[in-house]
Amino acid sequence: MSMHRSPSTGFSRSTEDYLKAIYELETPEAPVQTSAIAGVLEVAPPSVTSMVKKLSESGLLQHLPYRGVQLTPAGRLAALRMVRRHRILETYLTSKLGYDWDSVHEEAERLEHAVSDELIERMAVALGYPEFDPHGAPIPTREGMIEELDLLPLSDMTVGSCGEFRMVSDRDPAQLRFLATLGLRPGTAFTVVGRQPFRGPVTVRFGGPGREREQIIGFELASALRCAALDEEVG
Amino acid sequence: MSMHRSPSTGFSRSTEDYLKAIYELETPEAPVQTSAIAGVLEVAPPSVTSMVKKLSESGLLQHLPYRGVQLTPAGRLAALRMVRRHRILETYLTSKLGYDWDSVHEEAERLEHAVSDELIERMAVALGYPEFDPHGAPIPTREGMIEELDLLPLSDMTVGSCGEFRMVSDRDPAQLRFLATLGLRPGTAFTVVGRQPFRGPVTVRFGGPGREREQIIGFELASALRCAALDEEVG
DNA sequence: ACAAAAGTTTAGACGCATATAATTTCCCGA
DNA sequence: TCGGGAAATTATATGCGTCTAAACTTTTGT
Repeated sequence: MSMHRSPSTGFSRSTEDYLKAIYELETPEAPVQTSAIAGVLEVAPPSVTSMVKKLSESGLLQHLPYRGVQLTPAGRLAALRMVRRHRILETYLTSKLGYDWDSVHEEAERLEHAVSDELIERMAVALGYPEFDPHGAPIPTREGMIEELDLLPLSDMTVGSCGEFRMVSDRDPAQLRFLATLGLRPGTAFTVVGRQPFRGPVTVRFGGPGREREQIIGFELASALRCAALDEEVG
Repeated sequence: MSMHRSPSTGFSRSTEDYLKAIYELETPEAPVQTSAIAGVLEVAPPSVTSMVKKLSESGLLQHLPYRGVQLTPAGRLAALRMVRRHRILETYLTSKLGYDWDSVHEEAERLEHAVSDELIERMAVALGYPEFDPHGAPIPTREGMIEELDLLPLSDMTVGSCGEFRMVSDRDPAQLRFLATLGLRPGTAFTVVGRQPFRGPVTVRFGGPGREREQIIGFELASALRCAALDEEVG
């Protein structure tokens, strides 16, 4: 008897974690490697192998031994339901309970396994069906549809181009706090005014009229900032 | 590595469940029996015995073999923190997210293991530090202080006496829905106008001026309604 | 006062998710 | 094409919380 299963999905907490991690590691190119999953979930590789075996037997993912795994449609749907929960929770905590954007990830990471679909939908209603979370990530619909954004890292943008900062990972609180001190939030428009080679820093100009300013951003941080390219500034 | 522990308390989900269950079963008279805990938690009696052994080794409760268990001060404090979480959650879900009072228990039962102390305090602030949950149960303070109410079952009140319905268990959704259809909610004042012997029904008069009415309430339900006795109606 | 009934504990096992150590497979460079 | 290194898998074990079956107390009824 017993065994703690999540409401709505009916999967164990671990299963939910694996599916979400695999979803977030997926690329169109290659299957997701065992070691990558182990890294994200902070478990040993053999633990991943054994969970992967179970999940593939449940039809949630396809295991190509020694190559990696891919989500099946069923697995991807389950993963997207977890992503929806996570992002709605982050949005709710930020908008309704005064959390800062750097502290919601951890709280949502725990709550996503405990909330019912009903609670998530009530939160979504209270928020007016938000489309993006506080970090700019799109929120999947209840049906598992997600808007695929075509964004590129700030570090890849050419000097002179204009763009808008749209999204950043929710996983690094220190990084998020730093962005907050810079005044960079999703929606901030900027112009790339400089960029050093060899993974060097990027310089951007941004800020509302009057308080416009230039900011130097290190390569690592610039790679983490996902941006939409806007039309070139007309010289 | 691993093992899912709750934030803030640092106890496992099961430990939290046991402590809360034992707290709610405690009486000044006798220790809490193994079978009572097994009943509430829906586990087999031997499972209780083995958990009880662990918890008493951790100093959370005292085990009197074949007699039962009692919470130690540390165990009671931990239990009261869970009770606080549960009741704040129920109040928040009802007040801020439109839940009915019959459906919050189940949701809170899961969430209480996942929320951080910070989230609970933010909810408490948003609610204005409520003193009672939607079912009339007092909410312990952060420090584990709880207001001991001196209430008696409606089934024990004498004919002719006046009282105020104050509290009912949150565990039976059907019972709660029925009370809602009767218009009986915590705070409702009434007069006992009749009572049958041999665990028979109780008749009460209640309702605001104009819509006052009499209602027959079966013994079982009447036993569940905790009431404060008011002064006798002056004849 | 004692035997049956009721309740509790011990004994032994399982499922889940994890771990470490040893083995196997894959891939790439010489 | 073959050997070495990186990665994955198998084999085996552990901790937690649960279970059933059997043995043991305590309570109860006559």
